[in-house]
Amino acid sequence: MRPISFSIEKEIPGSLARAGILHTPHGEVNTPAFVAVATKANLKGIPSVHFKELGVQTIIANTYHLYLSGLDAVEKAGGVGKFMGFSGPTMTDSGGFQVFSLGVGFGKKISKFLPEQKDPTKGRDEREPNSLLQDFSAPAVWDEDLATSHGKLAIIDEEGVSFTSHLDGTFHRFTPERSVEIQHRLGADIIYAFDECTAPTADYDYQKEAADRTHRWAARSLKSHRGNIDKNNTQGIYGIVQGGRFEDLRIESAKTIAAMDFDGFGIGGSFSKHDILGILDKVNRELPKEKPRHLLGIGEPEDIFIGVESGIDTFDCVLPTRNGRNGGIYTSRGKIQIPNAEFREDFSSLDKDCECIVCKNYTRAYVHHLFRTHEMLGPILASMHNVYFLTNLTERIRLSILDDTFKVFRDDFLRCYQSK
RNA sequence: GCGUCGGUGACAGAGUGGUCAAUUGUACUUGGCUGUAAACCAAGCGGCUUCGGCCUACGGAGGUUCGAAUCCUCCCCGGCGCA
Repeated sequence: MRPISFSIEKEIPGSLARAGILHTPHGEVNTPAFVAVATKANLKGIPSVHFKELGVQTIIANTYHLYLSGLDAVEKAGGVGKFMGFSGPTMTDSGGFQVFSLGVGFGKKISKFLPEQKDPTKGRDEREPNSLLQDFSAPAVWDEDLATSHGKLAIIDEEGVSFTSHLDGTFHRFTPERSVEIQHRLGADIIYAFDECTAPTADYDYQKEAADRTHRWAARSLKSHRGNIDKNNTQGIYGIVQGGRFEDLRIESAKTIAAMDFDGFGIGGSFSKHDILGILDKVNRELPKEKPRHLLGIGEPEDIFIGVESGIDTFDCVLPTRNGRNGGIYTSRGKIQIPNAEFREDFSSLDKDCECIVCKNYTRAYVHHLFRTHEMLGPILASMHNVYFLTNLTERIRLSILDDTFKVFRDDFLRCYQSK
């Protein structure tokens, strides 16, 4: 009996959407579910004692960050969950995202989504992706001077990735085997294969090269995990599908990863906003229906609906906490910037339709005031509300699937959310 | 009263003859953030504008100069010292 299993409770006919239960050694996760991001073993700003009332069923921590600081303590504490005072199911990301964020993404303001071309007739937007690609594909072997000259903290080769710590400049090397070993020590219920998260701007040839490499790393990650009898009995491992925005690469990747004996699947990397639904749907059709699927790092409410409709069970995203920390508040009528002047004397709750502990006890004017005065409680309350907003959204989606009202719920929600 | 130092855009505080509508920080206004190098980053921040400029501004009034926030004179205001 594997430590991780998934049971489907209900499906929407004619769609891949389903409601289910993810079973782990630390309890169940009702899906669709939002997985709160606790990179360094904390959901930024929110004590784990509040998880339950905020609807947080499960969290995902990060291998790279915890490896750089805290690994021994986490291990000795009995795993990342125990360490952070959370008894529920946990995941750890493999560090593959840092291949991107500290690699080609370092020093650049690029997100996981392909930037929309503002004026396709102008050459500049065309040129930018290529220049990123060029400066990315050059080094294939670790070389400090070369890496520095390229302004990156991570470079990739076939065996793995070499990092310069963003904290102290020390050198570190991740391989699939190393990532899995560290994740074993971190002790989460679900660990991820080490992958390469590519830039959305990378071209076809590079995306293919990276996806193929990710497949080889997936096999090595899986072998490494299954080879550890103890850990294999207590932790599950997800493989990660890559391929960027290219449909055929995505399908090929999904088939390749699906053929391996993973306990579940992550869909990673970048997409282009306008056809994410189509690609996700096709990807998920290649993945075994009875295993759980996680969409890595995506999360705006609109994206969650798209994900659910194309068969995603769990999502994680930094936006609720990052937006919250920076003053962005999710409401049923769209996002608002709570520090803005218009909320100075707005004594209504953050979201009039929200039942969270923040909305039940505090006003927009108060949270606005906390942000204006740089009081830490502002970002905390905002983060708490936002996390609830996302967990509540997935919970309501789940309930709507169970009682056959998904499409009505989706249309009502989006109409209101996008009404501003 | 004498002496001395100083009065710069919302505030603090640079500038000390032209490259100054004036560095910088804060405040203010608004954006952005999608497996967290992020309690962060970006843009704007005198008025008008046909976006080429035009007007008004560095306590006030004169003056020197081709040209003054910058130099001179007087006045007003403030700090400090001595009476």
